Amino acid sequence: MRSKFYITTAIDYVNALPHLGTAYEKVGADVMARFKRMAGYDVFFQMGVDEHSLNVAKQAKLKNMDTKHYCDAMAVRFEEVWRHLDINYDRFIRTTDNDHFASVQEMFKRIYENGDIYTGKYSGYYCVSCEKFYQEKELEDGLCPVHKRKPDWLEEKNYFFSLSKYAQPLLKYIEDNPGCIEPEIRKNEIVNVIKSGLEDVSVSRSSQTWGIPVPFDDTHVVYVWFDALINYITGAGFPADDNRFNMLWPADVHVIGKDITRFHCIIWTAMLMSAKLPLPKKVFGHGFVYLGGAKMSKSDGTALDPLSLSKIYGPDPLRYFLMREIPFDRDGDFLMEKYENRYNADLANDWGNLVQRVLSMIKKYRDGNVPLCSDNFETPLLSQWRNLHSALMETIENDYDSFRFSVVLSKIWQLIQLSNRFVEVQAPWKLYKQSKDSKELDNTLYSLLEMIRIANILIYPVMPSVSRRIQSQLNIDFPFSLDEALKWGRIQGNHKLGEIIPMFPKA
RNA sequence: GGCGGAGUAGCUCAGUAGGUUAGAGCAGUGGAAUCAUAAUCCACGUGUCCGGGGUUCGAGUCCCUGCUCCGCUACCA
Repeated sequence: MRSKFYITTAIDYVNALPHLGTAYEKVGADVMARFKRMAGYDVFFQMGVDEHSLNVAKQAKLKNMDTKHYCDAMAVRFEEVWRHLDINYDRFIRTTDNDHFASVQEMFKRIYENGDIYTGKYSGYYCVSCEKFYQEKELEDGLCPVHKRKPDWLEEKNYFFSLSKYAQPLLKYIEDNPGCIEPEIRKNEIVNVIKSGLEDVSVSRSSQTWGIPVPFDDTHVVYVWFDALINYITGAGFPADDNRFNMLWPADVHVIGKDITRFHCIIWTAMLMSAKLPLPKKVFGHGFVYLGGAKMSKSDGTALDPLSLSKIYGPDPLRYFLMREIPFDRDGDFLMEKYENRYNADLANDWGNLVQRVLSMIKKYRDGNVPLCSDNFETPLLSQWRNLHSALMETIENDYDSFRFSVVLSKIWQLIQLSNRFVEVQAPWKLYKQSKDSKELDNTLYSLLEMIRIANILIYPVMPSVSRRIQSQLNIDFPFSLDEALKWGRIQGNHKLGEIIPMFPKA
């Protein structure tokens, strides 16, 4: 029986289009999902948008649009961006979807019935212009920091979730399940936050109507965070489809930004505990992408648009850069100069050129026909390649499970570099000069094809469309699977290669 | 204030339970080769491993201390 793998990303507010940092998260999750499919898992990969936010309603109002219509339009545009980046999700959930409505109400009810929701008073400084509550320390000289006006003191009846009650269970859970929050640094932070004391949180609003009504009190809507987190179980079939839910839930991993780990590792986990549902196996808080060392900001106009960025070299090189240059658990930096460097050095020179030179030699020396290889063919470099290859295959699942994309890629590139050295040492052009039907030449070219075929499979999760195109240049059609990457000698001799097209043209 | 990261070649970083001349990639210099997108391959680094103490036969690697940067968090205003 195949194992399932349920992976999610954060759902994004639709008050602005995604920037490069948002794309980074989705690419990482997509690479993971593709790898798991390659490893034989039944993958369910969900992402989507978070629409019940006051910011969203305000943005719609600003554009003079009906909120739902505005969301419809934005959801389309989000999906467009993701399609361009080859993000292959199984469901794109919207918090305005009908099944999510039912899911949130059911979840709210269960937590209420468990005695963890009570009515309380939410009070604070409220700026009418911002339509936002401020904590006292956020105010500047008692004034709203944005509008410089005196905020009103408002008190609102709210429903509260008894989060504080779960401090001990949370700590115990984190202690008993060492891998449940990664990387380690995020786990330490969460433990710290819990130890310093949890307060109950407000989970409803009566001052607004954009949202999902509290099931037993339609003068309140469910607070956006409480609503949003529930999307993960909605996608798994909660509450209508028990079979599906039992199969998919708990999620194997929630991929999220490091800034929202507390919502996931504290509030969400406690919500599930209260509703007596299983907890996600892992929450991974990735780092941020900076732009030349500075934080990207939509309001400053310094946010990079992934769509236009992907048009420079295509989506695959952008995916490659993000996964190779920035370790997923850390912050990283995007700079056009670095991007060009990676593109030229890693993609065009190392990988693209290897494919190109090998295929060209087969065309030139063997009329485009794949040669046969002797069974006992072996050289020192070839066996060095084999050693590296098997070491890589042994560690790749582990590396992936820890989101070490950049490590995996650097190992694959070591293989590629060995292949280029193999070409130099074997010098096929010399072999051809010595004897046109040199067996050594056949063996060399065939071995190189196999090296390329295998590297190409390993690269697939990161550059899926480039990998497909290279396969068609090899004129083979194997499934992209770890099994195929493990075996040597899958290419049959005596078939014609496809058309040779440079993969990474330079400007 | 507390907790936790980080400070290693021009740049980005690896450095596993402390042990021979501290590594990789990129950039730079020189050479080889010509199959290839002038792409590749080979050779070349006198680095105070942030400073200062200490433990040890021996420390980038452990302990103490100081400095700088960053994250989370508390308190005061």
